[in-house]
Amino acid sequence: MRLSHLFAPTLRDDPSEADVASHRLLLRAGFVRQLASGLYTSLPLGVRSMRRIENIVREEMDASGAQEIRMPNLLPSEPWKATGRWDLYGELLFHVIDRHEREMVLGPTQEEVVAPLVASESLSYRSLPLNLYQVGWKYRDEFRPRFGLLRVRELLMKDAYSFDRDEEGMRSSYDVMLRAYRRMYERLGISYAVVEAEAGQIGGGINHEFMARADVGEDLFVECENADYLADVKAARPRPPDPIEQDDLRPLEVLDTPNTPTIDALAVFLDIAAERTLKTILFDAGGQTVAVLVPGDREVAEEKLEQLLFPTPIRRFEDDDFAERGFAKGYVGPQGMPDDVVVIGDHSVRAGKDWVTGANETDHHVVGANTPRDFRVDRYEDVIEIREGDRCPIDGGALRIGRSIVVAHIYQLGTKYSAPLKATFIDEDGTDQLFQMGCYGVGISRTLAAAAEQFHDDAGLKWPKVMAPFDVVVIVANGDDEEVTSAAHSIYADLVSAGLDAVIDDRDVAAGVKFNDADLIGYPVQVVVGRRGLKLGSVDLKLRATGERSQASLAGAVDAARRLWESAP
RNA sequence: CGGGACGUGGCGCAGUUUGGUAGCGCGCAGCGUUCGGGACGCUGAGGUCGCGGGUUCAAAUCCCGCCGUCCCGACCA
Repeated sequence: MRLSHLFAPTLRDDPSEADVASHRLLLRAGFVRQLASGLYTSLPLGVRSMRRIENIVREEMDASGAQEIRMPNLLPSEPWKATGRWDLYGELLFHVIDRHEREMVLGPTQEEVVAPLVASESLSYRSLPLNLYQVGWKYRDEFRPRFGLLRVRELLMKDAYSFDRDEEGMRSSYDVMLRAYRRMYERLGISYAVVEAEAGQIGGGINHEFMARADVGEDLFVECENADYLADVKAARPRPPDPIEQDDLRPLEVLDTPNTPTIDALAVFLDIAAERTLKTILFDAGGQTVAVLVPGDREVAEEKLEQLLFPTPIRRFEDDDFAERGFAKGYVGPQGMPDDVVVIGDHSVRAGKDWVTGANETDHHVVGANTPRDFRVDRYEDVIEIREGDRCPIDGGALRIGRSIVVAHIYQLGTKYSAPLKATFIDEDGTDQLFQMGCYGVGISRTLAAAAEQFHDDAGLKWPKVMAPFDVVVIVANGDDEEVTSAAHSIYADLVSAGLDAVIDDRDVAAGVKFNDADLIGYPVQVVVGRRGLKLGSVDLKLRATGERSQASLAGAVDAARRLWESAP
């Protein structure tokens, strides 16, 4: 490829709309252009890099026994209503109306396509397990697209779906995918972590996220200072603090605390630390009232509570609920909870005593609330939102919170989709059985952006070689010199023959521009052919990753470039 | 959806306060000189100043409405 004819317009200045590094550099280096908020056109360089990622993903999928298919993106709405995701996704789902006034959706993921597809073939248990995947566009009407390619409305994703006879089979298919995904990200060279995660709108049980570390990441994960523990903040379970002896207790005493419906106001009014107070958060769980107790400086992790009470849906009390069920909003305490209220205490509640908490009467709190003397706790669970400094569940070390970009997510789905969609196979005994499903997604475009976040410097991108748009660039340093030009073209041709994906910068611009663009675009290896070197019969080479420069003879240029490329990260 | 900022040739910006013939740098085209880390000179092309209304003799500039882009947030006992 000749750079003089490649559609790769580089920008000298940072585009004004780009804030984060990956966005800025992918625009500047000519990989993408923006069409509208959250929508990008991939230019030739972008297509090349993404295709390389795709191909690694395909190789690992194929090697794992998965089979590539291609599904439509414009989808009928009925299956989405059947699975409940029409409502669950809500505004996130792009809706389309066809000329016959039929409601369609643009697929945000394709369980609703692949499950009916497989179901319609009356498969025998003998043909399982089955794993089908595709690489395609996904549509999500994001609340706020941002950070360039990191959160977009149209994204390139590899999505795979496994179908098994039973749970054991599903788990085994899941493990195969987990291993394939690890190999993918090892090969891609991205610094990543696999964490236990929360299921979100895809749902199901066990699931893992592949997180690429990045300062701009929207997703938080926790990491222990010394043990090998990683988890999504929403799923992380800290080691509970040690319970303390519940003795030497002070008596329960009611205090006048006017206008203190919040912990902050209460702490200020009484001049005490927020952690001395006990919060009682009320939920409705299918008609049942659930009271959750956490120290005043902590928050309830609703996802954890949801999981705890699954499949009963939970909902935090709204204003009306307090009045209807006889609670004093802002002054709720656990004392004298009616028997039909389930009281769940976070483990951390056992590490405190003589609590300051609501008196169940407006403008009043109590001090010296203790269990079981003054209130009961039906069960102790982990229902707290994690915080920096909480203790690691493995070795008790301090947990710290890091930012990351979720680049892949895999799920065990069970029958969550096969049941509502009646996706069955014929079992050994001739009966119809529901598939046990798993689903496995890789954000291709996001992986590219995450890599750009991890691999760049002031001069530009520094791609790992497996996802660089080209392996090597041949820079013609003196375009006016016939000898230089012909030597460069000859080296370029030999590089191509040697199997390297090469590009020659034959543009009629100053050498400095070529050097800067080469650094900006991030070709792993640069070969510079110029008058200065040719006089000595040599060419110069540069490894972008390290900036390390070397020389080679004209005759040895191709071999040297090849070796340098092989040594590149 | 709430808050904030911005919208002027392809890119980055000035001009708006105080209305009076639309500018600068880069890029682009032509010619010449240059030629190993973003060269120089000369010439030139390219803009309904986001869109629509209004005020005015006159609007990029003032007023009203809309659209778009980016950033922050959407939460509590």
